[in-house]
Amino acid sequence: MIQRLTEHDRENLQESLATSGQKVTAQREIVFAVLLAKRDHPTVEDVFQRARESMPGLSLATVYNCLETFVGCGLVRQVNHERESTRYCPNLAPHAHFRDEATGHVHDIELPPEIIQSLRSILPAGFNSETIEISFRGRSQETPPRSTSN
Amino acid sequence: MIQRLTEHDRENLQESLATSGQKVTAQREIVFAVLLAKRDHPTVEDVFQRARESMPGLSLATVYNCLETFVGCGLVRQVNHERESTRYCPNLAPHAHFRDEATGHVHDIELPPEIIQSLRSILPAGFNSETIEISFRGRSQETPPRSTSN
DNA sequence: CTTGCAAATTGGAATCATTCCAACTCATTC
DNA sequence: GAATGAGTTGGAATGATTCCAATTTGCAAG
Repeated sequence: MIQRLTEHDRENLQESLATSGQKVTAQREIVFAVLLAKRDHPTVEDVFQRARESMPGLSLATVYNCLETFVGCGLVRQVNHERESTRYCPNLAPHAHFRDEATGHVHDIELPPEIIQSLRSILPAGFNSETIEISFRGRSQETPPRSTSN
Repeated sequence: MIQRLTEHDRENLQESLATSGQKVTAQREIVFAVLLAKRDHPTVEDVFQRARESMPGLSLATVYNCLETFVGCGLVRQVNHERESTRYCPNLAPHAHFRDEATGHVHDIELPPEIIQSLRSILPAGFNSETIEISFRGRSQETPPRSTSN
């Protein structure tokens, strides 16, 4: 399952990396492509396995490095649930996460701006938040509404 | 710094444990007392250190066990931020957490019921959430408004 | 072209929180 | 006062992540 980036995605990658003074490498391309190909919030190990199909020599350390780099330049978000392995998600739109306890799957939940606003408003004076993370835990009745969700 | 539970707290402990068929032990009393004494969201290690002042023989494994037990019977909540050590909090009222990036301190933020409602309402049909976790990350200007907050 | 350099990659070792486990303690019941 | 079972203990095991020293790579300058 070889992954190739679209023009657009490759440019996005290139630019984001450039702004923090970093370059596109074969490894980064593949790791990024893996994230875009199946937006199921893979763990590092998942990404590693998938990326290896296209680049057998790729090392786990590099996957860690790439993902850290991407997070650093805002290309992807980290998703943590309890103390489980960190998962990665290339959806940059503001959204919450729903973790299905039955399957372990993580779904993105769109976050209306007014909710974000009202959340910000409950912070007492003097508290400045850069990030808000919202995660639901429970069961979803049906199979994921959109399997390749964002 | 020996900790002793108030009548009320001890009863609370006793009852909560009883409902899941468990007993009050010296270790559990102390661990619980430590949590109530300073509600600063201590890590297991923190609790371990503090509890040892009252009970030098206490083992780390037991602290893990006690805290797990408490979480299981709803006496305390776990608080996770990123992949840092799990912290524990005896505040049962619905609340969010604010993690000060400068100090590492965690503050409770009261959660108005209507916010919880509106959050629940953004879940698509078929998603049933038992738990919602909200965490802010940022900086708080001043020293904690209420240092022994809950 | 070569040379040199800095950034990136690599594999393996190290770390750290947490879990597991088998032995031991203790209170209670028969 | 022996048996039972929950709770405790210390140490070993686990698993995700980080660290590190040794290459490799991509380029830029000569």
